[in-house]
Amino acid sequence: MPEGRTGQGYSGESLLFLTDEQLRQGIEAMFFAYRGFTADPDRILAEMSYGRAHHRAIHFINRSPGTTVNNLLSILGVTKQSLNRVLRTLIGDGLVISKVGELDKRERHLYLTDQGQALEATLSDAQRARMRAAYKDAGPEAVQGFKTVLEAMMDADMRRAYAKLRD
Amino acid sequence: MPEGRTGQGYSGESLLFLTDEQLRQGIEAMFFAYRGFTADPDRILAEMSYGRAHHRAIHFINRSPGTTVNNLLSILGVTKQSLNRVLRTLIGDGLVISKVGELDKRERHLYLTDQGQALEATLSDAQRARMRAAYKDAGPEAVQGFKTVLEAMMDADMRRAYAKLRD
DNA sequence: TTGGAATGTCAACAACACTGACATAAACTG
DNA sequence: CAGTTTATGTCAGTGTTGTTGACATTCCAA
Repeated sequence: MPEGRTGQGYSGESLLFLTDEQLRQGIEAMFFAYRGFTADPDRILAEMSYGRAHHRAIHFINRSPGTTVNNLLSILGVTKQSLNRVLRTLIGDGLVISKVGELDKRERHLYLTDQGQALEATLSDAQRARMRAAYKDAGPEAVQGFKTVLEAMMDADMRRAYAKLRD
Repeated sequence: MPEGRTGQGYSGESLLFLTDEQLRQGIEAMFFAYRGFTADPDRILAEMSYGRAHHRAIHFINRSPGTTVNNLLSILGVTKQSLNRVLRTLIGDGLVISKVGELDKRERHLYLTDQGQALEATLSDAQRARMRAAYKDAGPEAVQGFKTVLEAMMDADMRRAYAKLRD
């Protein structure tokens, strides 16, 4: 951590961390870290002509089996056309199954097949391995701070979706 | 690999924060937070038919005026053809100028024009405002942890690029 | 000086986001 | 029951951003 407010008199952490320079560093850290965050799954997905969109769908279907298309839509924050293209290929390839709702037959409930779960595990393992290494490097207190800042960076609706997933 | 260590007794933070569930929460936090992170600039860029790639180029040219295409390439981690398309439009629109290198005439050194700097400021202001709010919410210790984890999440070459920018 | 390496440009293509329009079926409302 | 809303899926078109391939220019070293 270089300068901060060097030479201007140190007023304690409560102010120091809000300089534009500090903010810019945070921005660049997010940019690079997100590349690292997606690098491993991206490599795996590229080999099977899937993309990040497929990964996201698979992740959240695994997370909430039986979720509806609409629900998934609001979590992913994409258009239904975009999601539909992805789901169509996943269903066609036998990774996801779509069941007509029993209560409401308009709804489609989404589940991973065994094959889908296998891919999910492969992708998750790669991503978790990196996350675990980063957590281990950084230590528990840093991890707590990491999560706190990330949550503060979300929009209200994302924060709601994020919280909901932890029920 | 679902649960991790759930229900096996609490052994203190030193172990607890590495459960699969904790890692998954971190993964999802990154996903949502990155959406928030890019949301404000994306909104501005959409109005002028630019995208995130333009933003990134502008950001790093502003950060290191006179940088070469090759240098920018290694920071952004895309192909030169991809970057070139973006640079072409930015140069065509008068936001960036490209000067042939004096020592090595193969190189092109990139600079923002006044107009380019104006857009950079607009985009940065939006992004910094969100960052500042998040930092303020989370507090200084959290910010320190945030940066530590992000850096640990990068690949070695990204970490090098990130460190270089802070010289 | 000649051949290879480095740097950058142009063209074509694929992935994935978007909008808009429309179809279908089921649920809800009066 | 008729009309409206909701949930989903599809088709067509467009834009950004990534890719590979081919090529021009410049530098440098044998």
